Amino acid sequence: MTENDSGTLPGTVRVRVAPSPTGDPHVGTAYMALFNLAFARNVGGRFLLRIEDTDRVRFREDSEQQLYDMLHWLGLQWDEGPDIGGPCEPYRQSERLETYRPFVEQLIEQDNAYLCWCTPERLTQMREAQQKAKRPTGYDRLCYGKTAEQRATLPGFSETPVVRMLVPKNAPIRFTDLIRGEVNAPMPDDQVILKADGFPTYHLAVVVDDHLMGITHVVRGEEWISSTPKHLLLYRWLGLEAPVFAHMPLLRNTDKSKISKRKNPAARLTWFAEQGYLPQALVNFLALLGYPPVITTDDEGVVTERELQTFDEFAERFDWSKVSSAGPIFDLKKLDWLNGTYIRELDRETFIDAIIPFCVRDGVFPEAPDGAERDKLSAIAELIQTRLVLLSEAPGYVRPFFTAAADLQIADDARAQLKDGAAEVLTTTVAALEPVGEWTTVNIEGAIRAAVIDGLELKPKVAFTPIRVAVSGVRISPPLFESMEILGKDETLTRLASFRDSL
RNA sequence: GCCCCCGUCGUCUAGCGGCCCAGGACGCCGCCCUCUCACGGCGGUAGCGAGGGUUCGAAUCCCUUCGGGGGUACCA
Repeated sequence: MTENDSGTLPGTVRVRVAPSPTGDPHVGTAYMALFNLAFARNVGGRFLLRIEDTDRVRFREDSEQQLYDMLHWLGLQWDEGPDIGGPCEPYRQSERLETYRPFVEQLIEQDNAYLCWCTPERLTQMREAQQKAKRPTGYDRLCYGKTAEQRATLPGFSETPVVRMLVPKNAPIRFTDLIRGEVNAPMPDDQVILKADGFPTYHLAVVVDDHLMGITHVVRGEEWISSTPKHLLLYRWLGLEAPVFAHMPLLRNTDKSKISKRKNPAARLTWFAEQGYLPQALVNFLALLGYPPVITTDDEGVVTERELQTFDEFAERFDWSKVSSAGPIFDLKKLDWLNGTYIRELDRETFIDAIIPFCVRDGVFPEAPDGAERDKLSAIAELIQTRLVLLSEAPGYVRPFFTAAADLQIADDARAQLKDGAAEVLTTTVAALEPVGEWTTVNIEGAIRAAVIDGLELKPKVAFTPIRVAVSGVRISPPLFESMEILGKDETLTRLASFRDSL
């Protein structure tokens, strides 16, 4: 095998995700990365990351690093990219300006592109007039075939020109899409390919870079369908073979509009980490959007469907024909369920390490505990692991265990629901607990049941509620007797007595 | 306005002419377990947008219509 001029082996599948560093990393980027990567892994291809920073107005300095962090967090590793290099460097479009220039010159020479000096104001007026006349909007070619001197005598002239495509009447608008089959895309107008600031627009840069980087399959969002004819034209003019296209469905807000950071906090990737979602849960969830669950048929012909899957399983069974063309609504309900499920699957130590940052963030303790404190946290962890949907809920459960009796807050709603006999229950409980020698869950429960359930003849629910409030400060808590064991005899008795005195 | 894409339970989906008076999952509701809340177990609710065709037979094919979305930038 011989290598081509982009340093890649012919025939090898190469895909990429190409985000714009314009702010917080977008969940849509992770979605695209996931499907690109799954496909690449499925066929033994390469997955590249390219930064498309041609928009200098919306550019954000820290965006690129955040993107790396979030994709790493999700475990979606690329094979080539700006940070790790590769045979097609550089992978940042702002560093490739010299690369695009000869392509632009070639297009102008071939009369496929031309200079345009129209001001934004003139273009806006033109479009408004076209719309008013119920005509399709598009550049009117005022500048085509003119020199700067000739054009300068006309209205709406600006000194620095842009370069536009000269789109012919017979431009190709049909193409085959891996997900949608034959697609009839709209006829493009004379799209700008080189901006006044010398940067290429997306359309030129994407075609040039995809070619130079040996991209074989362009997997991107549905929003690009209508620009695909522009890209097809550029490939044709430049004498390049066009890649295969796969236009993914768009993730939607609850109101069905394209998912946006403004309408949906979950459009920001960092939000998931802050909320305490596990990366494997998010990946699993994303893989379920626009794609069926794992469906297997056993020897008997019995069909079972499974929603839970790892990335490797997803990649293993990946198939374009199964990708849906309808845009799924990004509804967190199923993600919450997945997250709780994955939390329960964590082994104890991993779970503890996962909740510590959230406890520290919320000030439950100043830093990661060790020694006896960690052992205590471990005992608490055992009680709360099945109770969390989000890791960020952990501090609420953990805090009462690390708070001194004097500082324990009793929630208003917990206090309000108490019945009249609460004080008597507490007094009786204290008396029953004082003689308990070995402070274990079994002994604690035995002593309390004998005294309060049998002695006072109360129903468990009625009897245990005031005790729970005294010990935890809340009406809903981890298991009561286990909690008392963790707190220790002295602390437990102090809390019971102190709460009784406050009634 | 113009162009394009899409349309099965509330949500994610299976279905690719008979196996479907439509299956699974989440959610929701009920019951069980139970010291609260979870977990777990069991059961239930709910859908082929509408109208025409084609066919012995349509969720599946065709047309129309309605609905939703995207594009229409010197943003990606």
